[in-house]
Formats: sequence, C-alpha cells, structure tokens
Amino acid sequence: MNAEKIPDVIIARLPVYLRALQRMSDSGVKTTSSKELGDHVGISAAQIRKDISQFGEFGKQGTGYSIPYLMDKLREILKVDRLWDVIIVGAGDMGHALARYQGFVNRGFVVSMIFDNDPTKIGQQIGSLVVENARLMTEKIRQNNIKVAMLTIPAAAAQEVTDQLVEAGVKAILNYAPISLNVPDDVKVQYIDPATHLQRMTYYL
Amino acid sequence: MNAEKIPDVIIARLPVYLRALQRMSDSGVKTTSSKELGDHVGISAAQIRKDISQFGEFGKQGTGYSIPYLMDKLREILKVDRLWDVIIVGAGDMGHALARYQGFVNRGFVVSMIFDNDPTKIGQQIGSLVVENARLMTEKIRQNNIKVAMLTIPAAAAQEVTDQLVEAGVKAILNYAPISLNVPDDVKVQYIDPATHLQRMTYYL
DNA sequence: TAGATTGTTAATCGATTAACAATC
DNA sequence: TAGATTGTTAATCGATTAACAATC
Repeated sequence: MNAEKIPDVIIARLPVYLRALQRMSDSGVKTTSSKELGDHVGISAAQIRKDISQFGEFGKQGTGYSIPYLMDKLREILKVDRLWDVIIVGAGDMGHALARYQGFVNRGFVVSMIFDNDPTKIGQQIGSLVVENARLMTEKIRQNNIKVAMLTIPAAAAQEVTDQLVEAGVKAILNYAPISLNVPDDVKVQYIDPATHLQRMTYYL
Repeated sequence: MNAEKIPDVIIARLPVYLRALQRMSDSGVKTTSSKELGDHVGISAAQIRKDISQFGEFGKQGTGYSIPYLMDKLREILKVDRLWDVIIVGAGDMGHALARYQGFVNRGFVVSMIFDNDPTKIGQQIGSLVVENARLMTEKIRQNNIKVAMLTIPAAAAQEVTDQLVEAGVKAILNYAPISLNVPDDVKVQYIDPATHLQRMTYYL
C-alpha cells in the first residue's frame, strides 16, 4: 500500500507505457528494460524506472521487466483490470466514430449507451447500440452506476450537460467539445480538441 | 523579438487561452483579466500573466486585457493568423468525422485532402472532399507544400505511413493511432487516443 | 562469475506561486 | 484620485536526470 500522493504527471504516463508494452507483447516479446521501453515512448530510462518504482519493485536487476507481469501491475494501478461501462453523449459524427471504435474493450472500457436529444437520431442504430433519448440520461446513469462518459456535443450545450452528468454521479469525462468545463474537484476531465492539438504544433513550424 | 526559448508547457496552454477568449468574445465581452480568464480555464491568474508576458506587454494595469487584441496576438504567436492546409490519412470512421468537422476553419486549418489505400474507399465523397489513393499521397503533399497531417489509420500501419509523411515534408502530425511514433526532432506529434485518455482518469475513481 | 539493469539517492533543472511596485 | 490589475522578481515547489550500490 502506498500512502504517498502520486503526481498526476506520472499517472498520465502509465497508459502510454501500457500501450507500448501491449504492442511489444503482441509482437511476442516477453521481457523489456527501462532503456528499451523508454526508446519506444520517447522518455528517459531513468524516468521510466522512477515512475514504475512508485508502485513497487516490479523489475529484476540484470534482466529488466517481465512484460506480462508489468502489464498486469499497470492495469491494476490504473484500475483497468476490469471493464468500465462508458456512455457517449451526442450521436453526431464523433459520437458515431467512438461508438463503432473497436479499441476500447481490450483496454478496460465498454461503450454501453449513447444519447442524443435530436428526435431524428433517437432510435437510430449504431453498431450494437441504439441512440437513446437524452431526457432519460441521468436516470439511466444512476440505474447502471455509470462513472465514465464521453461528451461529443456542441460547445454551447457542453457545460449544461456536464452539470447533469456530474449530478447523476459521473466522475470521469472525456470531453470532445471545444470548451473548458467546470466540475467539482472529485470529477476528472480530459480534453480532446483536434484544433487545440494542431495549434500546439503550428508554433514550431 | 524574443530570443529566449519558450517552454513547451506554455505553448501548450496558449490554444486553451485562445479558445476561452473566443467564447468570451462570442458572448460579446470585450475585456478580461488574468483572474477571469484563469477561472474559465482552471489556471491561476499569476500563471496566465506569466505565460502571456513571455511574448510582450499585451495588458493594461487596472483594466486587464482587450479580448480582440489578445486573441490577435495569440493567433500570431501560434501562427494561426493564417489558414494551414491539413490532410487526413485514413478514411475510416474517425477520418470521416474529422473530414466533416466544422470546427477547423475558424481556428486556422482547412482539411484539403483525404487519403486511403482501400480501393472501396478511394473515390468516395466525404463532405466536399473525395478520398484519394494513398499511393499518390507523398506526391500531393510535396505539390501542395503540406506541413500538417492527421493520422487515422490502424496502429500496425502508422509508423510506416509516418515515415512517408516525414519524408514528404510534413512537420506536424496529429496521431489518432494508438501507438507512439518515431519522428525526427523537427517534426512534432500530438497524440489523441481515447482509451489512453480514459485510462488517465480511472486511477482516481 | 561477469555483465546487465534495477531501485533509489542526491543534484540539477524547470515550473509555479506569492508578492508588490508600477501604472492605467 | 482611488481602485484595479498588470508585469516581474524572488521564493517555493516539483519534476527530471545522473550516478551508483545492490543484485539478478
């Protein structure tokens, strides 16, 4: 048990390590070193070792880390050694793409519902899901104890819907709307805004 | 003129400031303070002032910042006071969603081409674009002097296509494939991987 | 054993915050 | 003018790197 507060920057890197380990594992490799893993993800070996050692002694001197073992440990730490039900709010193009994305389930997530308030979209089939009426959203969130949501609606509606999600018990929001959200301290938000990400690179051009 | 190297973390925050200012501007506000802007984006007033002051004295004591003026300056700094042609590689669900996204053009970007290597997709119309043969990609990149690309292909093909993009002169890649890319120092990559972003939040649940 | 690589400490480097004189 | 808020300095805080003893 580790009582120390782990810095957010370290937590943010762990999924990247896990993703790289998954790829090594897929290609049949069983063992890696902090040097090799660091080369893969563009981070120094010292930092990799420091990050991992926050949670225990998962490596062996001389031989490095067992990939399956380290993956298990990282999954435990990140709490993705289970399947989280995730909802999508907004059945536009982005909502569609996420609903059909095959990459969630082996990384700890299942899209279990998708909502919209547009009558022409409600009832529509997307993959194995049917678009549900947004008016029922908070009720369904509570019934199914949903903690994780992805928000793919216009910026103008995003804060209001966020307030509903939070009120219904959602604690993690992946926000695709191009706006900063206001949430209580115990609710986490991650932002995905392609224009913002592009603007982080043009400075260097 | 500022010869000092501006830290990457500051550059990464500027698009967020710009986005918040745009929203204030849209709602008719003409002036803001570091305190108010900071409240909007969840960053301390001191940090906002420090960040902005790296580039000049854009505010006025007593009254704060003129929103249109500060937006102009941030756009100049980020080089989004112009329109960048951007290509999409991969015409799957995500490529579709990005090709039809309306949020680029007023933030400095125009999607000008989309490529795929799947014969059933080549020739397909998406919005105002037609899916082009990936075999022509490097040629078209050179012809049109493309510097920015979005990558929405499976992880297995991502590094190979990245090498082609780099070889053809692309300097900024927004990568939607769930894999870390290897690029030269003068090429920037931003990562968008919804599963990774979700995994950054489950730790806290 | 000899070589390799971890976990950890101490040193360095960088980023954030607090405080306030300057000034609109 | 009086109040508000900037730009900037110094202090604090936190993160990264380098180095190496421990050990597989």
